[in-house]
Amino acid sequence: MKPETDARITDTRKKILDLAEALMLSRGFNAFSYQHISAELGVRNAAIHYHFPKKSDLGVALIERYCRRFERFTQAQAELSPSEQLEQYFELADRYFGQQQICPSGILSAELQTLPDDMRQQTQAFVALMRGWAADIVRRGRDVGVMHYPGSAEGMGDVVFAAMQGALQLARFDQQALQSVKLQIRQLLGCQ
Amino acid sequence: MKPETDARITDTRKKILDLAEALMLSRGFNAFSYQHISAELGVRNAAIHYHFPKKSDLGVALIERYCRRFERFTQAQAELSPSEQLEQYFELADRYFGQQQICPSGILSAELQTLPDDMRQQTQAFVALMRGWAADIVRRGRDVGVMHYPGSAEGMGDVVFAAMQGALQLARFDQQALQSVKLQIRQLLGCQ
DNA sequence: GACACCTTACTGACCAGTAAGTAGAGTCGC
DNA sequence: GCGACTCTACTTACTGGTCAGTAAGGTGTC
Repeated sequence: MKPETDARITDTRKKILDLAEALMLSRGFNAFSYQHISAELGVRNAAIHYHFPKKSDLGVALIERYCRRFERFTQAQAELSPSEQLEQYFELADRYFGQQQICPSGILSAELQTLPDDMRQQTQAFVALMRGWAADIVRRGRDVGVMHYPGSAEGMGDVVFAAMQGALQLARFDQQALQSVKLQIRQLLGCQ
Repeated sequence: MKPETDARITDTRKKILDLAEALMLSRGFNAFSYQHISAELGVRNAAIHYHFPKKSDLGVALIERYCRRFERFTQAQAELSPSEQLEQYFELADRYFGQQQICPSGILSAELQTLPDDMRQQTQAFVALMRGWAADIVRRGRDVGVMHYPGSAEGMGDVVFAAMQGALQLARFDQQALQSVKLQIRQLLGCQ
C-alpha cells in the first residue's frame, strides 16, 4: 500500500496514446480500432471515447506528441556534430525497425487521402519538421567540412529523409535493406 | 450495329482492375471497398464478387498485373542506356504523381501487416523486381562509366528505390519534393 | 455535491461475402 | 430451324461482423 506501488503515474490517457502509437506504426491509422486499444487496456470502448471523443482527436494528439518529442529530440542533440546527429537519426529508424514499425511520416503520408482534415494539417507540420531537420544536418555537415555532396542541402536532405522513410518500408521484406541504405547514405555523404 | 461499335472489348473485369488500381494507389488497399468500384461502374456489388470472390483475389490480381506490366516495361527498354532507363523510371514516378497517387510498393509495404497472406507474398515478389531493376541500372551505369558513386550497386539501387518511393509520399505535401529528389539523385550519380 | 473517470447499452453506417434467381447468348441434337 | 440445355455475367436480397460514436447511469475522491 505504498503510494509508489499503486501506479497512479501511468494514467489511462497516456496508455491509450502509447498503444495507439504502436498500432498506428505497425498497422496504420485506418487499420486499428478503439476495440484494439480497449481490449489490450482492459477497459471498455467508451473509456477511450471519454479521453478522445473522435478518432481524429486521438490521431491529432498522437501527431502533436510526435512534434513535441521530435523538437525535444533535436534540441537535445543541438550540440552534437552533424555526423553524430545523422547517426542518432539512424538509431531512431533502428528502433522503429526493431518493433516491426515504420516511420510515422511514412504511414501518415501513405494514408493521407483518407485522413480527416485536422490530422492532415498536423501531419504536414510534422513532415516539415523532419524534412527541415534532415536538410539542417547535411547543410551543417557540409559547412564544417565533414560531409560532401553535389547540389543543394535541401535536395540532399530530401533524399536522406525520403530514402530512410522508404528504407523502413523496404525493411519489412528484407531485414538488411535498412543497413544497406544507411551504409550507402554515409558513403554518399563521405562521412566515415 | 457495327460489331466494332458495341464495345465488347472493354469487359467489366478489366474496368474493375483499373478502378481498383486507381483507388489503391490513392487511398490504399484497406481504404477502398467494393462499393466504391461498383458505384463508379454502374453495377451491383455482387458483380465485383463474381469476378473477384474475395477482396484478396482482387488484390493479388492487381499485383500480378503490376509484375507483368513492370517486366514488359523493363524488357521494352533493355536497349536503352542506363541514364535513359533512369529517366524512364523518373517519368513513371511523374505519372503517379500527376494522378495524386503513390508508388504501389509504397502503399503495399505501408499496409503490409494488415494484408492477407497471398497478397503479402505477391507484394514481396513485386518489390524484389523493382529493387533488382534499380540495382541493375546503377550497376550498368557504373560499368559503362556514366554513373559514379561509392559503395555497392545494390546499396545505391536501394537508395534510389527507397528515395523515389519516399519522394512520392513526400510530394503529397510539397509538389516540388519529387523534382528535388530526382535532381539530387542525378547529381549523386554524376549523370547530367 | 461536484467532478473525473469510467460503465452498460445502444444506434446507424459500412463492410465482405453468400445464396438463389435470371436474362441473354451460344451450342447441340434432331 | 427449333426446342432443350448450358454457360457467362450479372441481379436482388440477405447475413453477420466491425466500426465510430452517443446517451445515460454509476462510483470513488476531494
